[in-house]
Amino acid sequence: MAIELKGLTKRSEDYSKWYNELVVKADLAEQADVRGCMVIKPYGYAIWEKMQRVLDDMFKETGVQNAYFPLLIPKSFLSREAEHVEGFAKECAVVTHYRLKTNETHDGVIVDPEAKLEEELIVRPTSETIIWNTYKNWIHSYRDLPVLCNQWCNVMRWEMRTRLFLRTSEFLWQEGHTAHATREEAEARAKQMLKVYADFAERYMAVPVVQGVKSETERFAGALDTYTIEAMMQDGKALQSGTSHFLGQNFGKAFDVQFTDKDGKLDYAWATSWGVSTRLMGALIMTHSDDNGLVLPPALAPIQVVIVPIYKGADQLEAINNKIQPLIDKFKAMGISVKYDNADNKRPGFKFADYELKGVPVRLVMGGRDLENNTVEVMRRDTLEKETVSFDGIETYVQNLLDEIQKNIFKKAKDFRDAHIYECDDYEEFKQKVKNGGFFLCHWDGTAETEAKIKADTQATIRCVPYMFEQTEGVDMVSGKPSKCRVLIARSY
RNA sequence: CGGGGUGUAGCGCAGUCCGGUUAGCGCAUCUGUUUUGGGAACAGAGGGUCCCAGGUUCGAAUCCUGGUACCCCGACCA
Repeated sequence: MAIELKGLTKRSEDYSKWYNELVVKADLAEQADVRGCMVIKPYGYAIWEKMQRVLDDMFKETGVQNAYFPLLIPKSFLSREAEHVEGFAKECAVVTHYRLKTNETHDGVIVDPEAKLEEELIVRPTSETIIWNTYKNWIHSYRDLPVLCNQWCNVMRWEMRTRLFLRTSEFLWQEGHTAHATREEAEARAKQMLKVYADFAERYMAVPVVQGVKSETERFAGALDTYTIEAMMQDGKALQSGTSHFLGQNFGKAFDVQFTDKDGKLDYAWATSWGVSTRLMGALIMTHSDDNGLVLPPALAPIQVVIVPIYKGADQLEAINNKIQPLIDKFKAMGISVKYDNADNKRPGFKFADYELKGVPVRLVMGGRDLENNTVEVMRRDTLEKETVSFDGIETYVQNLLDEIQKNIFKKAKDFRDAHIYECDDYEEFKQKVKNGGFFLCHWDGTAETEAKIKADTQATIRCVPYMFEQTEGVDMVSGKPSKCRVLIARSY
């Protein structure tokens, strides 16, 4: 059928299918031929690159420097921290040999059994162990502290079931690892980096997030505290979008990172780690997109403005080209990324649909009518509203419109989220409502048993103890025991 | 690891039950002409180890045996 490449499954019909189609059709990524892995296509990668650039600057403003540590981790490193290995052991890829050889029939290769490694190497699922093994050599005195490193890299977690951007066997991320002389300093750093993530999500991605701290069961393996930002997708499910961990002295002790403090006493270094991944791409897609495709925030869109000419014959095309060229130069001088698509192998209607699918925030159209009237048609992606405006001063108009779109999609996402946050004190009511998505603020007695019961009954989990709401004491809706505060409960990705 | 399903052109599929001309359709691709204010039309062309191995048969995409890969639903997870 000709419909095959047209249109998109409606969001409301099948959210998962819609998401998958969107990722593929908008040219962001596709399933790789390798199990559970993903190919990020140039358009998708351009968005990721822009995210990286902004985040990197934000990190550097807090004193963090980039570094790089090895991909392969000796197996013994992972066993140093008991909780940590328990958390990751089930999903590690293991390197056992270092050589191949041709098989007996000379039509393929086999693993050379002679080339077995004495100690297996683990493809990093996260780098705490190898980094703290290195920090042992870097840190001897309080004068060596703090150490503030970040690395941009790939990691591998052998997940059973994968989804483009949200969960893939290999993913790209940044992981920051800091070492400090005091508990207070490390805790402050963990909170500070969460704040950076929240700022980034809200100001650049236009994704509103709930900041909070994880319950013990949801904590990172080996952490004393895990701070998180949780975003709400359009199906009402939560997406954990970034985490920052206060690791205490667990890794300092496991890797024997000791330093001499001001008083000449030996102490173990205090640690934090924090990361965001290409999962943020999933958050971006699922927060703003609609039935026509992607909606990108202007702050991260690789193409902010697309210009499409409509013409009859070569003469008219040339007239439009001449009219548009100075505008392109103006946009470039203003730092606005613009694409002029005058390719003649696609018709205007196709281009309109295609750039909408790809989420380009603003589209300008110039045709014969506009040439005559000195006007241009402006379409904004977030509302799909069209307007014909004067060509004179269009660059300022567009710049204001980009700002307006950035604000508008954030407001839209925030209004949606706030409309789906419920306070709930009745477990039966909760069980009914939570199926349809949304964030639930409920009293919790603080026990893992209650948490497990909620998960078993509803598949929903405690996302965090949120910071942003005023807290009062109350009664746990499941156990009836006293509760110090409300926690955020939701079904999640 | 438990339950279900699928492997046929770049992609999506029909054909398999009931074996039989040269394996077919849509999309995409290429060529040509006309088109261009919301996903163009017509004409023509190219493209296949029918997942792999073995078996049954005059004859296998189709039946049998074994293998393998991937997808979906659970458990796990950023």
